[in-house]
Amino acid sequence: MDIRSFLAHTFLFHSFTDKETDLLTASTSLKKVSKGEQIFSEGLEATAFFIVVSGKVKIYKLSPDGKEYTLHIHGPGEPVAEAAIFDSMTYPASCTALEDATLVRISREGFLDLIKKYPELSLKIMSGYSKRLRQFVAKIEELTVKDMKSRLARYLLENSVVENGKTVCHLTHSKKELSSLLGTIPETFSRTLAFFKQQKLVTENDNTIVIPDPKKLKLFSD
Amino acid sequence: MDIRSFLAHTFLFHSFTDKETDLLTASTSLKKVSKGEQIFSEGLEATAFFIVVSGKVKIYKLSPDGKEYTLHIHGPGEPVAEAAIFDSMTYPASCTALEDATLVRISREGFLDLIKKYPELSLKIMSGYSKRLRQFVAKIEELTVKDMKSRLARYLLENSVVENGKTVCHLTHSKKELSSLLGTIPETFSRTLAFFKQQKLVTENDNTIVIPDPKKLKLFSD
DNA sequence: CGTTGCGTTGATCTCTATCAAAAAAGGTGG
DNA sequence: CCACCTTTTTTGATAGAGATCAACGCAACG
Repeated sequence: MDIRSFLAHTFLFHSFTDKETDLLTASTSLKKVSKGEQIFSEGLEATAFFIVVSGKVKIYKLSPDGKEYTLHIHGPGEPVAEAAIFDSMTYPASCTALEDATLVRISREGFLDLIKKYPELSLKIMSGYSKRLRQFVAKIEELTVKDMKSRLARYLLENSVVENGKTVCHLTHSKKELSSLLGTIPETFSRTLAFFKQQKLVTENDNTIVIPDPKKLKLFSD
Repeated sequence: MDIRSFLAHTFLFHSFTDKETDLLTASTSLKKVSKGEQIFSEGLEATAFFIVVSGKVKIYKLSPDGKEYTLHIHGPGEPVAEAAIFDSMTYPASCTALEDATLVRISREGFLDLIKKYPELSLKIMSGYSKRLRQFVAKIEELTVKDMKSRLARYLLENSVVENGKTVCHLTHSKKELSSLLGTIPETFSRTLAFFKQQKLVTENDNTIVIPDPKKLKLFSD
């Protein structure tokens, strides 16, 4: 695994230039942990933060009476404990691996030096955060607009292309998976698609949906 | 009210020197709004962000069919829309005052200049981003759990504190607002809470929910 | 062939939004 | 303090969307 190219694709650092990514990579190392292994503990000095490459880690706190509370579970691509680096000196919670995992470790000092030296970097990181937040807002919107017909219509239109004059959507996933992606179950998916077919809004041929009149279908997407 | 001294005590700026605070204050102005008044709207150019001085504001989105759902409620000391000013230039959601409120308005330009000059400031902003991101993840998890009883039970438990031996949840928002935050309408909220009361899982006194047996209530949160 | 998994169709049931209206809680002005 | 009005909260009845349960056709595959 190449740390450099991994970092270049994380949401935090994706807009870094090659040179900036090089500089950042210099402050990193790879950490492999086995299931159950401790990554850091509450109260210890926060000397680094991490980005999960593979596996899953759990952030938890111990209550006074010794019980543990899971705060978060982080998977591939997600930064871990970066808030501790940004605003305090100690880890506010503990972290262990839920499965065998590998992480990129980014040292606090190296990271802070970099930011102080190249203030544009922090703008890029913030922009990354900002985009990520917008994605989440969009996702929340999807979930709150809960009508199946809208969701399916929107999906078909957003994933359609024009091929020799016809608007078509190639279904790249099985219908079972699609149902799940759209937040429903296969039965409901099937019925909704059947409804569109019956209304002559779409026709289906060999896993390809043809949309004769996109504008008409669009009426259903809200 | 003195903007300068208020800013000096906010989370974002409390570690500023007097001189830095002066510079910042130069880019700000005070904005007073009455209950219900619009502060900014989705899609408009993000020319500034705000910090709540007093009152409460709500961040929300309108779905295509005109219904609104609340993303956040912000109170005194909290920054609002600071995420919007780094990338796409437009507000991703709208904001109105829930009560008469006063805000400090900080212009985008002035603030960006300041960040370039004082990189430590960006660390604080990034820390805020990181926390906000977690809130969204939690919110999405909330919404995908589609049963109202689970959502309310989870909310009550997550916002409860132990006071002289009793687990209680102080409702800090009106029930109408709470409904919106939980992704439902007041009627359903009221009924669900009534159900919990009838099952003796909770009692209510003056906007405070008492949870006699948190474990029992927890059974409903999944 | 039988088995297994996917996709479709049908019947039913649960949850919750909607519509309607009453009750409770806050103001506001006299 | 009271009458009046507005807003919030609660309760009731209804309807619609979608999940659930069940069954069947169909293709892939050993």
